[in-house]
Amino acid sequence: MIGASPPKPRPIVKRRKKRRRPKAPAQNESTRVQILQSAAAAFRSHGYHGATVQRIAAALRMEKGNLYYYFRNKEEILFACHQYSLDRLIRLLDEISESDESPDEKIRTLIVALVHTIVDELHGTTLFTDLVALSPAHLKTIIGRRDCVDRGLRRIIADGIATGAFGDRDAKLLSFAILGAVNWIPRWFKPDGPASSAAIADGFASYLIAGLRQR
Amino acid sequence: MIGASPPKPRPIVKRRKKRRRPKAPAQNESTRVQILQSAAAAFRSHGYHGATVQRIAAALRMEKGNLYYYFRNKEEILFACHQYSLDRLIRLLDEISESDESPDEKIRTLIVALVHTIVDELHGTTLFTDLVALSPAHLKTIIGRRDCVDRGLRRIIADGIATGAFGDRDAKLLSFAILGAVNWIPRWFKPDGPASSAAIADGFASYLIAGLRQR
DNA sequence: GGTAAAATTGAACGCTCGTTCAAACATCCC
DNA sequence: GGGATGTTTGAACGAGCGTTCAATTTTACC
Repeated sequence: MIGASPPKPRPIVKRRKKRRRPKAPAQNESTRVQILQSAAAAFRSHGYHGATVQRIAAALRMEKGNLYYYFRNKEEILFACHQYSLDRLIRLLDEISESDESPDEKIRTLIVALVHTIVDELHGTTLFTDLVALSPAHLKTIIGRRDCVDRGLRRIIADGIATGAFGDRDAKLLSFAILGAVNWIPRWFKPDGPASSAAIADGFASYLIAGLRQR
Repeated sequence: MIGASPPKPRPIVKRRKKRRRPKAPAQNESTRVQILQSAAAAFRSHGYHGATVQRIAAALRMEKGNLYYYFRNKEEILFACHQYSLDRLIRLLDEISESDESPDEKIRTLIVALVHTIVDELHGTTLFTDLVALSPAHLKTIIGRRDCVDRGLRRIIADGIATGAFGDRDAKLLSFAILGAVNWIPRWFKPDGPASSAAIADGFASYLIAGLRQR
């Protein structure tokens, strides 16, 4: 209950054949992902506490008890949702950082990819839900990785400012504005609405980059 | 339970002295607002379902039962929070719309006021929490008024596009981007952090307007 | 086809939280 | 000071939800 799990004292003898992993055998990985998708959708529209495990399971035509075969508890599902989307985001950011595009192009690539991730992947992922619902240890992990994304975007902007491509402004503030505009999308986006994710990505990128450029 | 409250049949005789209002006597109005502020803060950080009435009351050193003297139930508190902030927003928007500033200046005034409202008023108000938690009737009301704000901003942008002050883009998309950037602030803003609300307001306004201008 | 492992079910438990309400306390006015 | 009205308390109820688990069904492999 306090901090990280202490190293367990080795069991004395008793090791036979394969060691039984405490949880998570070679479960059907696709089912795990399906659960994450259903959970993300539920979290997004009802909030973490408003989304019942019953509802998450029902969307997959499961009984709720079955979720506990794949995850230890509800909080772990939330954590896994965050990890899933952060994995993708950070991978994306790395690719872009290492490329030799101009800051201008980098930002465009990033925004377009971000919008697609948010709209087409895990229904806006769980970027939205309350971080507070996470356990202290999980919270620390997620905040760390999220900061990593923040700093990545900030660095690209700072580069643009340094090379004179962008006006001299507060890179931190600008990155928050961009992330806000993008992260807000799930709030108004309707899958069957008029705007396609491609159109949104393009429109957002153009607008958000235009504001960065030096006048 | 269905739709709006039907007109009640007048009571036949029986009217003595003052008519007893069904709820909401001349209660202490400031207590009501205090409850809204506490609730808004709790909703923002824990989500609607995660925020307990116990916690909302405790922050005001009250017992939870007492809240039910001021509000019928938890959902009504959420509704009142939304109403409170929408009142302010819509009043603001009306003033700005009627003024004879240029679209450019209008947007700046609006963004600055928005940021201040979000940061300094009801802790980011309840713009954040799940609308789904509202009852159907309340939901309809709030969505209607929120659309009103959306359209107000959109109209100002459209004016700017029409007069050539802004580039020719999708006003709807742009307004979503602006509202997203602004509404996202409560997610990262730390009251005791380095950035003052004034600095944020100014920085955001400059950036978000720069992107609108025609190149 | 039989058996071991994987996956799923359904019922049950316990706890938390929203809500109610009668009683107690505070305030104000004649 | 006393009654009426406004406000607060504290205890209790009941429903819903997360979680557990033994039993059952499905899948995979020899």
